[in-house]
Formats: sequence, C-alpha cells, structure tokens
Amino acid sequence: MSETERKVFQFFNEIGIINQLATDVFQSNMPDGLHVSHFSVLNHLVRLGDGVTPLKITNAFQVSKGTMTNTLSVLSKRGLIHIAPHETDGRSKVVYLTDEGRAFQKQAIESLFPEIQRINEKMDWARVIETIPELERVRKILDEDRG
Amino acid sequence: MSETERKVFQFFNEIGIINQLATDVFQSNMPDGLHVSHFSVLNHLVRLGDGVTPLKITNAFQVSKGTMTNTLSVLSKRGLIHIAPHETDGRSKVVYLTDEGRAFQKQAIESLFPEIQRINEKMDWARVIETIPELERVRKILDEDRG
DNA sequence: GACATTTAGTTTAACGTCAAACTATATTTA
DNA sequence: TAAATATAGTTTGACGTTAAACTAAATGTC
Repeated sequence: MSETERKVFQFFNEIGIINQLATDVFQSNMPDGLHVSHFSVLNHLVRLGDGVTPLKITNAFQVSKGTMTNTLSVLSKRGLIHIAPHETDGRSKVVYLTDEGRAFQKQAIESLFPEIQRINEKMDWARVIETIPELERVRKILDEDRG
Repeated sequence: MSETERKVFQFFNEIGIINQLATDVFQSNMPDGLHVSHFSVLNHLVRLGDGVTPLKITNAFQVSKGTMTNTLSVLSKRGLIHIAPHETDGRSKVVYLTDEGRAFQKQAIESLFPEIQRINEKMDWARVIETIPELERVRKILDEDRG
C-alpha cells in the first residue's frame, strides 16, 4: 500500500465519519417518524425543481426503485408531496411539492442553525468552507464515473 | 439563511453525496453477504487494536448496542472474529480478530487500489489529500461534541 | 397489426439499524 | 449483607434499503 493509497483511504474514511456524525445530528432534529432520507428528497425537489418522475429522483439518489416507492409514499401520506399521473405516459407519475413540503424543507434546514452557531467557538467555518470546491470536484468525478 | 449557513449546509451535503458514492463502490467490492459495516468493525479492530469489549466498539461507532450484537454475530459466524468471555466481568465479552479477519481487512482495502488507479486520470489525488487535515479537524470537533 | 422487448413503478423477502424492553451480572447504598 | 441501582449484552418490533420477481404500459420488430 503506497502512501497515496493510504491517504486516499484516509480521505474517504474521514468523509464517512463526518457524514455519520452530521447525519446523526440532522436525524435527531427530524420530527416524529421522518427520516433524513425523506428530507433529502424534499430538498432535492426544492433545489432542482419538482414536477419530476419518481425514476428521475431514483437515479439522482442512486437508490433502488423500491426504496423510492417507499420514500415517496411516506412523503405523500404526510402531505409533503403530491403524486399525479403522468400526462402522456401511463406507466409513469409526476411528483409535486406541496406548500407543506416546502415549509418543512425550509424549517428543517433552519433547525440546524442553532447547532451551527453552537459549534462556532470550536469550528472555523471559513476554513471548512474553503474545502468545498475540492469536495465538489471529487463529487462530480465520482458521480460521472458511476456505472 | 446567511451565506455562511448556506455554505456550511453545502459542505455537509457534498460530504453526504461523496460518502454515498464511495460507499456504493466499496460495497460492490464486498464479497457475498458482507456489508461495509462489517468491514468497518474489522478495520477498527486492526487499526486501534483488538481484545476490546463490544460496548467499546459500539461507542466508537455511535451505533446501538443491538446493532453491534448483530454485526459481531455475523463476523463471528464467518470466522472473522473470535468472541471470548471477559476475564473479570461476567456481563461482558472480549472481541479478537482471527487471522482470517485480518486477511479479509487487508484484502478489502487492496481491492480498492485498481479503482483508485482507474480514476487517476480524472482525479488529482494530491489536491484531494490536501483537504485531509481540515476534514480531520472537523471530524474531531464533531466527535468531541456529540452527547 | 401481432408479438417481443423495454420501461416505470410496486411488491416481497432479507437484512442493517434503531429504540425500548429484557436478562444477567456488578456496583452502590442503606 | 440485603436491596436498589447501574451496566453489558440480547431480543423484539418497526422501518429504511436492497435485489429480484412482478404488473402494466410503451416501444420496436417482423
């Protein structure tokens, strides 16, 4: 194992641990029976636009179709999205955010602000933010690379 | 939402996506019925030393005790670890790596090297590696911060 | 146009994970 | 030392996720 390989492995290891810790914090801010994965779908729809098919969301998240069926049905039961038949394709459906869904996404993000503030003393967010361009680069390459 | 808050949110979002993509690659390199989580425990034992109680591993991974019971039982059935009674505490146990467990951990890491090489053309690993110190800093702060 | 193939979404069985209840052993306290 | 409390690990029920089988509709091919 070369030094580079060791470091690359360490990079992904750090990413994994940070993700777990951050996800736990985020999850603990989720209400009742809602999961981070539910938020993620809402967030995706807000940021990239709704009126989109389940399959498109499935591909974006690189998740199985069955998972998305389940996630969307929870969101729908909660009234956070509305699922309509596709206008021209009888096999397909179209997913829309409801006002409640948009409100929930906004509120979920804002619920993290106190958390961010609280850690502010220890964490130099400016330096953290400086790593974003490199992380974006990595993310894009991995994303393009997946089969 | 301030610019900083937006960026912090973006940081964790990038981390999450990278983690998902990388985990998927890693998972697809796992044999038969083994999961990344199983590897992670083996990796932890190799790096930080075995001869440790299940509870200690549980705390390190910030995972429920039931989860660890399950993970360790799979690893044990596979012969990758050996679970012995604790010498002085009748409630407790001690987990040891077997030779097979060590070999598996080594092999799992090495199975990623071709993957790393393959992406080499697109990815400037040197720049990626430069982010590690900042990621370590973030990880340590989040880790200390958890309740 | 009929039949085969592809595509979108659902269902099912298995498994990882969690929280909470539970068992067994240690420790504390009275 | 007896009873209460705390601790280590297991079990249980619920749920997210997966792969694979399945249904229904669209597209391609002859």
